Amino acid sequence: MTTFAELGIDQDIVDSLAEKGIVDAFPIQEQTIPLGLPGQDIIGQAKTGTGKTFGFGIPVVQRLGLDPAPGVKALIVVPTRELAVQVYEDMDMLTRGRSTSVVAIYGGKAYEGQIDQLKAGAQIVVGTPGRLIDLAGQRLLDLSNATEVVLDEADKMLDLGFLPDIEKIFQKVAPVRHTMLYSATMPGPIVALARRFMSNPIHIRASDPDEGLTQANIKHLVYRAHSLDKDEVIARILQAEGRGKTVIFTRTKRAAQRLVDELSDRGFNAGAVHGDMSQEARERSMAGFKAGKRDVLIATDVAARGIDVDDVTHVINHTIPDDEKTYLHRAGRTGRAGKTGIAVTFVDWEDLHKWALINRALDFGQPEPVETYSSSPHLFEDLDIPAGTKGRLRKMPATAAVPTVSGEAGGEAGASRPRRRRTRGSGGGSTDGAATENRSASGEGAGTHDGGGSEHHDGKSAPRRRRRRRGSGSGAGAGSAPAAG
DNA sequence: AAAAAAG
Repeated sequence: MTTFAELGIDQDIVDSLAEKGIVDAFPIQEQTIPLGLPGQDIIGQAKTGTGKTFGFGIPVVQRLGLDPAPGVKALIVVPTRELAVQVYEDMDMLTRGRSTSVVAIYGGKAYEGQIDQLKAGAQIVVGTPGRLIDLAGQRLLDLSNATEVVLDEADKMLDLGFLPDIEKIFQKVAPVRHTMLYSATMPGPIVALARRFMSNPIHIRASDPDEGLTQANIKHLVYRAHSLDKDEVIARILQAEGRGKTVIFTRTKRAAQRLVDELSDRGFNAGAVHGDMSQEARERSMAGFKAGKRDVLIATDVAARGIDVDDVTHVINHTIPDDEKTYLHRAGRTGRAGKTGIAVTFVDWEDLHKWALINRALDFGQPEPVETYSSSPHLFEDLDIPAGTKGRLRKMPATAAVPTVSGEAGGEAGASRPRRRRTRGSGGGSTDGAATENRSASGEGAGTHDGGGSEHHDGKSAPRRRRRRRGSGSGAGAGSAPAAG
């Protein structure tokens, strides 16, 4: 295996990486860094979680050199605010041994700090399109000297929704420049389109085309959700043996909010990220998940791409995504950096055609129709979740000595865990998406940091039941999608 | 059609 030190990278950058324990280069890094360093335009394609960020980040930093002149010389555009924060942090790490300064420019935040950093002479900008164009329009951001330009999640950035913004941005950056586009997914038409913004780009695919598109490190399990109480099954999956962190994707913001309420109510340590939350709440949620203060993240596709969190062992598609690209990116939140992961997908009856499409595109070769949860012993075997339990499942308390209550008498449960009013209904409640700040029973008593994971919920004993009205919006299974739009 | 991205 090639090390970063062997790729022609400046020593201080190699040192910054080494301090983080990063020594060996992934194939995409090995193949693109030596090309990016001398300024070759690159379309870089590699599977999720295999190091694309450094593939462009290292050449950008090194090519800026040690020139202390203030002003924006490099621009990295990303599709979501959280990804802007993450890539900013990576770039900040890479520049630690030198004076190059980095700033994150994205919406939902006060202008002031960002403007101050620009005025202070920031040289590398990582940002989302809206705020970039906003500040450029106000002459607070001068991109005319940006000679290093990167589109991360490039196919998304060149997608219809973003393309007009990206065109505007390309009009503002230096006409003679070094351009790099990276993504795990690069459909042919997008590659063709991308060439418009590049000069003689080389298209690097870090994996053998015969190998298929999916990550070998990820096990894919797909279940038909017809007449299935998805909340219940998800609650079981969350008790799988060896589960670390888990990301659950929903189709809509409302579904994400409902599910985080539901799972929090069941005692899981869950937070949410979606576009109806304040930016502050989004970032708090992400940070809490990354730090291990929460081990369940419920998200819309805002978190489908790029987000890199250690020790995500499970990805759950509460609703199947629309296309194979989104499927691939969502699943790719696990199985990163060589680790293994499990992706579980529930297919609602009305979404069977989506599964057919994804199955074909990704060449899963899984027999159709998809397996039915209730008749599939695989689910239990593969997921190692407590089987045979009935009723409303909630998280097993960390303390082993909790008696099993099998009736409807939930008195003692109410005593040990304060009842929480659901903050839904009126106004479309965007609280802070974290649903609850205090989940005392499972939280503080149990040792809050579930980072280590599974030793808490050792119990495979029957879950205990809690009395609670069903039906108020927390409907069962297949019907959990909001009434069609 | 949803979600994202400016406010």
